[in-house]
Amino acid sequence: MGNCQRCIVKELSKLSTLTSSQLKQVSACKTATSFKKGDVILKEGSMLNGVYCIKEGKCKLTKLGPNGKEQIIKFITSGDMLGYRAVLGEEPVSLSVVALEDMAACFIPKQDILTVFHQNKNFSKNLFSNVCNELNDANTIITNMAQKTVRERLAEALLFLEDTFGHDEDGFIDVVLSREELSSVVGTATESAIRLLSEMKKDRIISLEGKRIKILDRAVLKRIGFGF
Amino acid sequence: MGNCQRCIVKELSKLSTLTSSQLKQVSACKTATSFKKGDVILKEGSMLNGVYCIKEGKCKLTKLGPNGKEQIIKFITSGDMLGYRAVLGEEPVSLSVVALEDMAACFIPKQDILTVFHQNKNFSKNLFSNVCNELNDANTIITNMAQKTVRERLAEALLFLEDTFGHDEDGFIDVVLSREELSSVVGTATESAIRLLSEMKKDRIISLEGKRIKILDRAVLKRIGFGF
DNA sequence: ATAGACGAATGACAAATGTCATATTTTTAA
DNA sequence: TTAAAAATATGACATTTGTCATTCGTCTAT
Repeated sequence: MGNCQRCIVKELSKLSTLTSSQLKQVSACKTATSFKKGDVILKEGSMLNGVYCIKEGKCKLTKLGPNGKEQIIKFITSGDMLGYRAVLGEEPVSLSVVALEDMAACFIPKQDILTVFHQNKNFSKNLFSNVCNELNDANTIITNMAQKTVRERLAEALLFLEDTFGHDEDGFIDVVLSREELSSVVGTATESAIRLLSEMKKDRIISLEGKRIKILDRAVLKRIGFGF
Repeated sequence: MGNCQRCIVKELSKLSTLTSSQLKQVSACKTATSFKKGDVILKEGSMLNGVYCIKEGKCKLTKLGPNGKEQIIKFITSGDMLGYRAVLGEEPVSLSVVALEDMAACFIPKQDILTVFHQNKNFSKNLFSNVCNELNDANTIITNMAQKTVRERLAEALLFLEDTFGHDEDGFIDVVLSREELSSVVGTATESAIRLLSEMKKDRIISLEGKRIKILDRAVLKRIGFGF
């Protein structure tokens, strides 16, 4: 089994405030887990008795919409911690988490993470500011959803995805999303997203190869998405 | 000058975890302030050296959109605390706050609220869970913005406003918003909101009298807004 | 290898929404 | 009080976006 001192300190930039002995403690009680692409790691509404630290892989955080349609709220990758809000607040999980590819994670039981939370002020402070940042992000998304067109949001989403996941060796955005998932990020009908992608392809702003998307003209995309 | 023991305990349901002596301490250093309708209490991006506790009045929390258009994110009334995220995180204020009517508030300097925050675990815990709730609300709004039609969101907004502010003696929703503000809540063009209001009036779902809105048929409105 | 299933793409169309112009009403300020 | 300004309301229209139907392509399981 791995060692948190190496893993967490190296990877959890924002959550790397544990002391050496705390790390050892957490390391001792964690359980390494893996998930396959498509696995539901957390389910909206369920209770949780520990948190997950993501070592490897990408996942989407989703919320069920009014008509049972999933809304993608956020993406998570290596270094992030999942489920701490539910554990600390003793509340049901607020978002489902689904693996977008095979993943490696560590499960840390509730008791142990709570202990660290109460012992280490920096750790709790970090979690607090993490939630605050998420809230700021969410407010920005609300504003964009309310005020931008689908086309603008799609352009922004593509830039965001590239920014978040980088590109593979061929220059394609390094995350595989179905058109349906992409349209859920943007907040539009699947056909609309497809149509706009085709247009952008025709205009040589992006190129498409199966599900993979490559940004060809970043400047134009920025102009569409941000107006400059 | 007022007394926090009476004011906070009575009004700040969620923030009423201070001990008697802490209340006295806070009480001693607070400053009573008042705002006129339209006053900007906090400005997005500015720094803050203390928090406000709202004693009386309603305000809107807004964010500047991509084209300089204001987006209403949230409303606040008596009992809520403003600015604590900025103060605790030592960050710029993330949302502007504007008085919707004349208001009474208390200003508590940074130092003093920080002291309480560090002394009183329940207080800090409450603030944490408050941010978590706001985040959950925000995620719900994102989902609705992405998946509901303008008509559905308007219906929902009217029910929300009545739920939040109650009604006056004549049965009208007890908050005065311009059509522009209402459309900002809904996330649509002002004309669209006006048109839909007119339709709902024609269908006898609501009645309009100047800016004031009365819900006539709650059941239909719920069906429109929530699908049942 | 092939049928079946699923996702992607596209056309055709309808519906929703935004924009602009203008009239009407209300509010504000001199 | 009255003129000007602002907000509300409405019509006309363009554009965006969603829905449904269909085709095409790819993946998968047998």
